[in-house]
Amino acid sequence: MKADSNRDSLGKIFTEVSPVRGFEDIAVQIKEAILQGHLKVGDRLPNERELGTLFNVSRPTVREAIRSLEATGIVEVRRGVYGGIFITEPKADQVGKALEALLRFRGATVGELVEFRSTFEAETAYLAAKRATFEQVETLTKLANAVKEVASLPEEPWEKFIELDIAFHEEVASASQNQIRVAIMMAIQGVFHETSLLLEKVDEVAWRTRQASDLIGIAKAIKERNPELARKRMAEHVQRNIEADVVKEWTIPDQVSDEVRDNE
Amino acid sequence: MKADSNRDSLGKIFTEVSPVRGFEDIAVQIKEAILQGHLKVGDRLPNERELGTLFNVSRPTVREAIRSLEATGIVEVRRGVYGGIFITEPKADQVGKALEALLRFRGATVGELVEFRSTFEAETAYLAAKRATFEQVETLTKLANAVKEVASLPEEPWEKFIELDIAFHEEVASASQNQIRVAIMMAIQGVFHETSLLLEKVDEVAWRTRQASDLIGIAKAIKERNPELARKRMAEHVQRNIEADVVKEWTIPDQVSDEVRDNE
DNA sequence: ATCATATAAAGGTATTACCTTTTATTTGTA
DNA sequence: TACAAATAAAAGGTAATACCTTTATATGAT
Repeated sequence: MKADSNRDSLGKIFTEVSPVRGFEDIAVQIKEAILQGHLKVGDRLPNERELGTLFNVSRPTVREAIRSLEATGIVEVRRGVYGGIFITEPKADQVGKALEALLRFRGATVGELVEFRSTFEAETAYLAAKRATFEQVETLTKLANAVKEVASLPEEPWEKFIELDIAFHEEVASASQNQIRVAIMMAIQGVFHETSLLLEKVDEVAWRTRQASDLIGIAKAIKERNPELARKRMAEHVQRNIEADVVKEWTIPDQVSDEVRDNE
Repeated sequence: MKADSNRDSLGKIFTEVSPVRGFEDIAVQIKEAILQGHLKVGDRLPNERELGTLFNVSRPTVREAIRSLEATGIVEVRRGVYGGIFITEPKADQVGKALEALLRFRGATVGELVEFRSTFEAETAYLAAKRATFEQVETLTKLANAVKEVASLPEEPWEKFIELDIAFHEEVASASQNQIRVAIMMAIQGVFHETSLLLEKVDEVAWRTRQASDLIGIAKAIKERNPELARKRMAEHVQRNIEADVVKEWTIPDQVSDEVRDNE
């Protein structure tokens, strides 16, 4: 207790040690191990008791570290025999969650989201037209046609329609050959998916048909390697959601409801 | 607690409960409480022991829930008297973290990031020129001038320069009056901040001066309410980072992927 | 063969005790 | 009186241990 007196004299020599909690240290070490390539996606870590021995800490401490990694989407925990702690592939989902929380707090509106989306997707389509592989062009065409089919069937649930629509947009992002765009697109879709409930006209065949023909037009532009046209059409497509006043005045809702994970 | 031994006989009556772990349940409840407005930023939760009593679980379980929330950036934990668990303001930092992890694993390159940034920021500048408030225009001008000053002083640390640069770009996003853009900008800055270390020329006065005049030009375009010009200048500004080959060839440190361990 | 039961590995939770950090408050001395 | 040092108390951090629950596989009975 008294030795603190010479802290001043040593103050310049030693660097202040931040009080790192044990579980944090463990979490960091595991993260590093992943980034260094010592652990790769799908690998299973030793069980909690062994980890405790390895790091020389108690099991609760190990578990806290795991919880932390789990919340970040770095590992996944499965119970039962052949269960354990597995390294997971980071999902864009995580970005979406974080983004969503941020948006909520900052009071972003759907209007703002649509606005961003329109230019973002337009540019993405532009790049896709320039870089899409043959396979991607084909996939896009198929998806667009699938959307058209569903569109003409009023009895088809809107979920199916939305699902295909999302797939199409993500494929466009993929075709842009830019992983950042893919990530952001997925994140946005995550937020948007909730808001799809707000689309008033998703059940109207006329509206659906219009959307479908939009997608077909975009797919064609990409196929013809016409970037400018692809951009224009995509912009119009997304923009239509504003003009048509399809999106209700709406601030991001106060309920996430992502807990029901057993289903879907 | 629990221990209903007659569960077997009741098995057909009650609906299967999805195996929700206790700590998850708690985490969700706390999240909900926040979203419902029952808890707001800055509030302090009861201490761990009390929470245990409230939820009727043990302290370790409570702690796991807290770790989970902490990792998501929802709460913050402080030790000592007057310490405790506090609701935190969601930071864009979290989005950046998630984005960064995603980029790492998807093998995104800095080039891709710059590519996205160039169009994203250009459009943001376009909107800023249309919507910036008077105060924002003023702030932008001040920031640009500050950058110019620092630029001419070689002895100024590069951190200072970068810091001002970041502030400028975030102010532009802010002026676009779109919270989504602000969020994404902050996230990107987070990732970019790390990579700033890769800027080879940040110490060169010539390069710094060039950057500074770029910003001044952008600020002017916004002040003159010339969206097209603002977009053009911002695009050139960001693009310059590619052309000038300032960013070294650099793939986000991907795993070594030494596939020695074939299987087990 | 088919269905049911047992087994074992691994995570989930509960208890309890004690350590560490942190800051307000008290105490003591110049 | 004023400032510095010791103290106390609140709250999180860690340890140790026992037992419960989940679940894939194996085993056995019909």
